[in-house]
Amino acid sequence: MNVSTRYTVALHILILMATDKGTPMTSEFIAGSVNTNPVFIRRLLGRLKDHGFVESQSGARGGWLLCKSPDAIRLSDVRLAMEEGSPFTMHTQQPNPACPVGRSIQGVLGNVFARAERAMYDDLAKSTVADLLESVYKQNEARQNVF
Amino acid sequence: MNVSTRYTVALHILILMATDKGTPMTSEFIAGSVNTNPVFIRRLLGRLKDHGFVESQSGARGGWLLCKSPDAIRLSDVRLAMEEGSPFTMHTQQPNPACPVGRSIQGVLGNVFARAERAMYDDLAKSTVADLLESVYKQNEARQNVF
DNA sequence: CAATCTGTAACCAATATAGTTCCAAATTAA
DNA sequence: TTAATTTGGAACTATATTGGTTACAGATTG
Repeated sequence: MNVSTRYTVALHILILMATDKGTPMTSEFIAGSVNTNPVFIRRLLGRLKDHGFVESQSGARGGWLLCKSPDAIRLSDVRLAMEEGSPFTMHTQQPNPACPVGRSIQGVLGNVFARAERAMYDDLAKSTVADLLESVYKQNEARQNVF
Repeated sequence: MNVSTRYTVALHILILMATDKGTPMTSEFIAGSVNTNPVFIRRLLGRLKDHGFVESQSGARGGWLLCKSPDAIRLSDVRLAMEEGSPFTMHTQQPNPACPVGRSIQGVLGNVFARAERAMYDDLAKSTVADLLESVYKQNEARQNVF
């Protein structure tokens, strides 16, 4: 368990909910598709709710509903909401300020890393949950043609 | 300690070694700049050695030497050598194959994630260790002008 | 009122990171 | 030859994160 799967599972959840916008979807049902437990799913749904992607409905016949149109949810937005953090991590200890390199490296790397991370986000911003759902449909069609 | 600092420290090491290509540099000295212990540094140097970036010399007056020109070491190459893995992680458990979404999602996300990761690598490939060293020099000059 | 579902707390097992101590082997220099 | 230095790596530890699990209060439905 080195890196979080939150982002992946959050996208899984959103794609699922994009298939059926009518009735509330329960965390139990979603957990069945993701193959995990409902509490983990509810934790992620809570984050998605905080960021306005979904809303919840308590009680019997309750569950979760999508608040936004799937084609209005960019993958970069979801990544931000999940707070996965940067793919780059600075030193655990502050480098030696008495060394010319140690003194400046975090500033220098910070710039380079920020640019690379932005390149990644810009790419993620090109796709939406609606695009993913369409790809899922296409993959299933292709599969049917084989079997 | 959620994510490894290997890549950051590896770049720190390479910048340091790019400042002085003559005499071998010890893991002890490098650890002093990074502000950590020599064993951790040697572990990273071992990986850099495996990938042909540096070579080692045992015994007294020994240490480490850079094998490549700093302007021939792209940041993407270093990232690959450190095996940090993808910023994206798939489900821990295989999603439910009986669900149309669960059945296809890893294929779909795999494509999207690969493209985003490539965008990040392409950006990292634009900079070399020589570029970083130059930025370090510039930052130090700017600092001197202030104080 | 019973059943269902959210929302969250509490606890746990597994894993990764990196800090630390230690020592054999290689190399240099005296 | 001997002492000092340095790599290379094993072994152990503290800490943090992840996600699996149980439990339960509160809201809602019928």
